[in-house]
Amino acid sequence: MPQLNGGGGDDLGANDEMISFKDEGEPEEKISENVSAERDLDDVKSSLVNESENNSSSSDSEQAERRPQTRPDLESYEKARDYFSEALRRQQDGGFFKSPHYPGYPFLMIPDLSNPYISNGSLSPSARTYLQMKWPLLDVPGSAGLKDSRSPTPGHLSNKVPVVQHAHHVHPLTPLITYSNEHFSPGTPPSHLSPEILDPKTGIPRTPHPSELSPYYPLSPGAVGSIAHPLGWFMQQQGQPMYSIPPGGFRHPYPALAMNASMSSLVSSRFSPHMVTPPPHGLHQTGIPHPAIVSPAIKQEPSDMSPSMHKEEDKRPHIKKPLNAFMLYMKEMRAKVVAECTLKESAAINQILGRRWHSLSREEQAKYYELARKERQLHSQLYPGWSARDNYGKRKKRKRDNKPDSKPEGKGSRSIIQRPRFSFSFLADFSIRSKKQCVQYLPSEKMCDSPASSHGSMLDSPATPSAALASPAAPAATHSEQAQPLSLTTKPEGRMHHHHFPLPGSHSTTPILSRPIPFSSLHPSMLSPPSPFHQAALHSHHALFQSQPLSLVTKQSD
DNA sequence: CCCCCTTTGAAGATC
DNA sequence: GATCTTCAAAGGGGG
Repeated sequence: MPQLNGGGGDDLGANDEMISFKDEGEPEEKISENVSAERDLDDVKSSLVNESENNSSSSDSEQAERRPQTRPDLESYEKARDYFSEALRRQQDGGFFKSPHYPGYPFLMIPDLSNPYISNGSLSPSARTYLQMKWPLLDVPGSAGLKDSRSPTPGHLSNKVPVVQHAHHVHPLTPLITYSNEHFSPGTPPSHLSPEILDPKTGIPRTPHPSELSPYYPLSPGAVGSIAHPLGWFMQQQGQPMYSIPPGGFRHPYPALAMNASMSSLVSSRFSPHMVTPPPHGLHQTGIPHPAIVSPAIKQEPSDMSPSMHKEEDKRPHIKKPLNAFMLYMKEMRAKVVAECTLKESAAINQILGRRWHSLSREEQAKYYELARKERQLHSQLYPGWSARDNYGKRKKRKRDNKPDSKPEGKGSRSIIQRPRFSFSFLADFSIRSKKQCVQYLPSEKMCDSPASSHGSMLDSPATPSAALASPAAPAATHSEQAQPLSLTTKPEGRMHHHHFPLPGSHSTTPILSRPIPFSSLHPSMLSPPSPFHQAALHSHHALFQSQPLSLVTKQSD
């Protein structure tokens, strides 16, 4: 196939990426181990989240209902999807703290209901039809038990999975799917798409080989059944009918439940009509806007474009960037985290997610990297001419780099961050001048984010060949390469105060770096007082791989 | 109402 | 080639 990366799936690079997130066994970890601290945090959290705890009884359900309803269809739909995923995960995992297996993804493979890349929320009538599907099953029995005992409202956890009631018109899975072979580019059918992708007879788009498509999107009939499923790892891990739906739970066999030939056929029969329909501009063939497409309504900054440009812009749908591995992870896990904690602020949640991300094993991360890679591939096929630059300036002004004062960090404004005005700043009590402000949220995380989960995964952490395989191998020589985790090793460089390992040249893939130190042995939480060695290891390890925390550290001066 | 915050990663832009 | 910047998601908070 005309792939850029040959789809080897080897360009992922979770290698250096995964680092044990914690640095120098600081307070953060300690806090997590400290029960009393936990309580304090809990208090903080309560205040933070206010009613959540108090209204625990309603919070869960509230979340479920509130969210979906508070936003436009699409968005609510997406949220619902998250919940749905979570619910599923729970159902299948039977445990919260299991390492995330990416459970939600299989759902992604639903025939396109809507496009994940779309955000304008404009659903076509046909789309709405599908969206009406309900999700009865999520209230998984047994899910109740999986919750961590510390959960404020264990009993509600299962309910949390509001999924079920997400917006009436919005299908929960919608966003996950699609990208089908819609060709959004006006007048420019994805030349990349191989002929096989389209059904010669019907002209209906067929799903390309699994290796080419993002798991998020529908796979062609039989593709999954006869070919090694791209998410085979996932399927195998589940080892059980994760899709098994409670009898009577579903009225329709949900496609995602069993992405197999039968399902596909079902899908095609059900959805074909729409698929064949010539997609309106910017709309998916299903009539649903492609997920990556956002309504032109998006504010256009009166930047410096000529009127003509504006025109063009206006008529051109906004194609969103493909999600990266972390974003995919976030989407999947956010609901869970939110459910676990009472925190609602995304900023806080994201911090937790960031930590969790780092706590993932290589394999686990690799899954997401792989997914992201496919995502990008598919995206590039769907929107051959699209460039990330196209979206520049569409987000209004991005928070400008931090003030001049913290110039030293220089590198990416991203890390510098943390301005005082952050709403959670009051939490500073816990980490005044703390190296990492994120510590502020750790408490909650610890509470919700069972370290066990991360630890567990870390323990398993790889070092095994399989892991290596799973991990992104040498990336193709494209700039995506830089994105590879390995390349990340260079990032921290600037911020590092010192490191014990030689920095890998951007090109040198020092094994040491790719497989730093067993996380299990490094994870701070596992070392009460980190031994000098561990500290050193952690430090260097962290320094080498972690940009965020480090930057935060340096930022402390602020 | 809009932007910020927060996270990591990808990719374009700049030096 | 190394850095820097922007944008992806998300949703509460603040101006």
